[in-house]
Amino acid sequence: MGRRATTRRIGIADVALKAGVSHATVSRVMNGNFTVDATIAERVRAAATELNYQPNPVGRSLALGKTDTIGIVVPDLSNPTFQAILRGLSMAAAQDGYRVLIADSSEVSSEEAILAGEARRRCDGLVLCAPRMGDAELEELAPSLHPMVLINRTTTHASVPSLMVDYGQGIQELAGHLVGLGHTRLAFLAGPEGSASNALRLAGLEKFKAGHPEIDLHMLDGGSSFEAGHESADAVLASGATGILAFNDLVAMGLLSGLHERGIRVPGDVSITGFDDIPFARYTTPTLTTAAVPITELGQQAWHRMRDLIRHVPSDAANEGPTVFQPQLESRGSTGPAKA
Amino acid sequence: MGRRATTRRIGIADVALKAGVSHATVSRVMNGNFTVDATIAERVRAAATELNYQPNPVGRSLALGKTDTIGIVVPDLSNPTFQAILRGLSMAAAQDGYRVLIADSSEVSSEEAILAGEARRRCDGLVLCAPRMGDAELEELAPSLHPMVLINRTTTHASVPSLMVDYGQGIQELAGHLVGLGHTRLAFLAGPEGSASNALRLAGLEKFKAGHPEIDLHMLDGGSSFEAGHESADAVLASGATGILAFNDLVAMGLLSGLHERGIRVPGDVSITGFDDIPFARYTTPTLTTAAVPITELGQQAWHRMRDLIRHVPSDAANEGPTVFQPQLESRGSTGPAKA
DNA sequence: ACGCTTCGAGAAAACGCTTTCTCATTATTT
DNA sequence: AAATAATGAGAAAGCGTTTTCTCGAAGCGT
Repeated sequence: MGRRATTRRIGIADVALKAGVSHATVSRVMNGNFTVDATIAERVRAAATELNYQPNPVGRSLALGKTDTIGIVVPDLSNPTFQAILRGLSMAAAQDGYRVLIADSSEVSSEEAILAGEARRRCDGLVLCAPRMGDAELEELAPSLHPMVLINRTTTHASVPSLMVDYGQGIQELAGHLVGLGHTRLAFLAGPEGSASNALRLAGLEKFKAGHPEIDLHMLDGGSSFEAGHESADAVLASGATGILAFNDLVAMGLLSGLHERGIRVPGDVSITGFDDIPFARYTTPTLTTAAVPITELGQQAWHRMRDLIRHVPSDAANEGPTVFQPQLESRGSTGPAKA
Repeated sequence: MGRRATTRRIGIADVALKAGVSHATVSRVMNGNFTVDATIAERVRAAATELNYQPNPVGRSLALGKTDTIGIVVPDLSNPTFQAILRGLSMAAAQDGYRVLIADSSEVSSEEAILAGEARRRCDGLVLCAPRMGDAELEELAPSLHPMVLINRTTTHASVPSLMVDYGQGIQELAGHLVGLGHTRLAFLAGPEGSASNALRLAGLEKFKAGHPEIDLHMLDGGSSFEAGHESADAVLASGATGILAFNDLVAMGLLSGLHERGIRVPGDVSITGFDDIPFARYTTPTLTTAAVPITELGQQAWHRMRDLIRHVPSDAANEGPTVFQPQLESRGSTGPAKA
């Protein structure tokens, strides 16, 4: 059993001894149970503050069967999108006295399942951002992870709320925006292979192509990072496209920088759009046209769904189907009329 | 006691029953204790996998007196600096099988102490970023938080490692860089009042002034955010300074954007420096001259110090005094020769 | 074949708390 | 004043593990 050494933290027994009552009574007082006589309660409180007693959360968790902690699995903590989700989640959860435990899967899809399980066992619930996990695996894992909230994924299990961003719609709006400016040769700088949100964008673009047969749309391999955007500058130029749809803001910024180095003018020569509207998007030069996703709010929503799950609130609103966030077009400086 | 309802998670007792042994034996097998007969061990393992048994971490924590989790208190999760520390910490800790619990004090100094205590009790150790907490309070709190690692703070307690960034040195280098470019009228866009790292910068600048009496150095109120930098554009112009030392990269970027809007050329008219070298610093236009702080590495180091504390390694290296990280001048595009 | 050690596994205590059960007091009713 | 109800606090049973204690059953030497 536990570590025997050192000076042992002060526990409920010490307080009980000092106040001349039983542990049970101390517990009752600490938890605001009013069946304790006022004078005794006071004596206990005095002893507690004097000894600076703080209940051990682990013991408490074991007895109560809850940890007041939720876990979140993210694929990459260096990505501003997940940072924002984490922040929204953490702040909202803190409001209700919950803490958050983080697990970064480092974009390794095989880690996602393991981390999710581990985090879930330590917590009262799990928020899962697992863009790489296979559908089948997710489907199979879901029940064992309940209560769980999914971000940008769905399952058939009705008890698993999903928060989705309509990337398909957003990318179509961006493409439409470019076409509206007279661009006829577009290129999409794709995200990571097998990323669920990338697939949504691709689907959106297919739809767009169907509706705009006159538009020339190139598909370029990319990634999700700054560096990816930076490195694809040459490929973008080679494509001859004048309107570039970057996978996200990060990629767009990298591209912006790469083109700047090559003396290409944005939006004079080429127009660029991002996706997400990360905080930096409005401070690049030129400022970045993008599809704004209320991402911090999404994190916050994730907590609210989780809270309802934990409290067994009968999922008032969106019971069936995921909650969908519609990206909003933010027209800024990086897009302009196509060259005549 | 615990929630009685539902289908109860499967525990060690179920495995014991199924394998026809005692819980003790199951525990032994699960923990690789070789005093168990091989055939029995195999039977237990079979039962465990068949039932998909996963030990309850809370029970485990209680018995073992450790949680395999460390906490981190940050003042603002939306600040890239703390995001990077968190990331470095989390990744490094994960390598050793530890998780991290986050607590965001939202820049409220009174919250810092409370959150720190709560987080610490749930975890095996605490990494504390508390730029606002008073020295006296920190000093008093420190022992009760052990094992703890401090970021950008120190205490007199020898058992509390500190990781410090030498902001004083860094800001002097930046100032020297500007002076070397011919600037004689500088301005410092200060950070939040009462921020410890801001105080270090101020001290550095005092030293700088002493060594360069010919230089005119304005002090301007600022903040630590993008917006703060953006809003101080007018104040900067009014100061007449041509070399601006922004509190950090965020502020510098905000200022860059504010000046851009006013048609001021950087570095043609005004030179700007940041601090931290956040990832975006190399992708602004112009790219940002800054003092690079190996911030992710700092998070990583924080874990290593913590690990030594937890394992009772006799603090091999830097026993006395804090570990100091020297910022490195990154000369980029936002600084140039002063106008003739 | 008997006593000695070694091995292996079950019983039980411990970790620190919450909560049910139980029973002694005191207050209320007839 | 006796019977009954209400109150308040201690004893003890969990929560799910790990680990010490203990003891029966082998293994071994003489």
